[in-house]
Amino acid sequence: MAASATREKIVTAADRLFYERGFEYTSFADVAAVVGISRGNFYYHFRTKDEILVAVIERRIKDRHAMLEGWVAQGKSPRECLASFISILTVNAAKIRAYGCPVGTLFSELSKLNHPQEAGARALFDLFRHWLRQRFEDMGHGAEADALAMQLLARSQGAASLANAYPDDAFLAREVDQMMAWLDTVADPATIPS
Amino acid sequence: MAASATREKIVTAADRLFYERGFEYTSFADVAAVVGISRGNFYYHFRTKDEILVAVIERRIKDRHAMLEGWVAQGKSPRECLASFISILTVNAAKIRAYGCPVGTLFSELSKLNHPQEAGARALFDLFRHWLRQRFEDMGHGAEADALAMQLLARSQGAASLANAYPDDAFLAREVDQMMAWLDTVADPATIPS
DNA sequence: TTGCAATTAGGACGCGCGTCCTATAATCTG
DNA sequence: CAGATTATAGGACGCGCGTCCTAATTGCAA
Repeated sequence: MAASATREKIVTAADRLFYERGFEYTSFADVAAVVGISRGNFYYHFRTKDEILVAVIERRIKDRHAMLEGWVAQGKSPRECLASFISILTVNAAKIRAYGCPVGTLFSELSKLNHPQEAGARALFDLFRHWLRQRFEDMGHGAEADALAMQLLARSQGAASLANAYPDDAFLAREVDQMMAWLDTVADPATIPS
Repeated sequence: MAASATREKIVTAADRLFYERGFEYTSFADVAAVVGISRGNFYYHFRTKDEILVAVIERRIKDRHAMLEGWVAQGKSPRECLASFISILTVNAAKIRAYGCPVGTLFSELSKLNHPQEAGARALFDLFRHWLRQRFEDMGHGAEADALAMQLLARSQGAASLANAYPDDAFLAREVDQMMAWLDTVADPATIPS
């Protein structure tokens, strides 16, 4: 098999396992077993565990970037974009209840480990932060756009954390509704005619 | 030295290390080194790592319970109690920026590990949740008291997560201000005369 | 088809972990 | 002071980890 294809399969499996079990608790052998290759072959593609982590973070950044920019490319308004962002909590509700937020839990773990790739995990946060800020700017919130982005980010992180602790159907839905209502209050009618 | 005193020192050290480095990443030897005892002695007091975890969770529950009920015993009003809760983020700002929330990060880690003591960590959340709910009930929010408690809990979790990712002085302060303002809007003037 | 590079397999290594054991030292009891 | 209990020390164990190596197999190019 082509090297790149095997690499992709490894990254896909590691991405899932790092999310479900955490980085430190996922071993080389675990990933290799899921992919169905030997550890020796694994070593041919990734020489250290950190290399896999870097690849997984890159993958996540690429995926999320495509998702976010896809909404913009579809012609969604800033407000619709923000609503789509909030809806992530609804779309991925089952996984979030089971494993938390892929961004937040990864950062939290790497932060505790004082891992060099903490910066990579922060870059994932940055991706969302900057994209959100841009939407708020496009809505006319020049000065406070970044603060609004942080506020929304914090709120989704909190909702994901509590949903993980209390896997209860109603809670996440309620938080989403409240965030949507909050979005109404910050939407500037002057720049959003509809 | 009396057995109970050594035990307490071990729990204190483990509590700190579990917070700063995480449970899985803290070894027996790490804790023993901090306390200044041998691993053999350690084993005399705690036979498994899980036993220490149980003791640490018990300690945290006891501490937090004393803090929360202390505010009530001091004669604080429900609203003042809630404000004190929010102020935890300010009082512990430095640690939160460095290590996140001790409750949330512990739960997140144990959840990923599928650790039996995930339930213990959830009990820590429950302590806050039920205490907060009681304050909201005392403020006259009978039906929606639990939802308000969850909302406030989620918001502090989110603020702690983002403060950890972006150790920036201003952000946490802003979130605290907003939570305090939110507290004003839910405070029922009918039952809170002042 | 032959030969070289790319890919895979699987075992070896050293280390740190949680756990367990036994011998010694300290403390308490009568 | 003698003896029993409590507390401490430190080493031994088996295991799984990340890492590394070498040999076999596959696939492509001349």
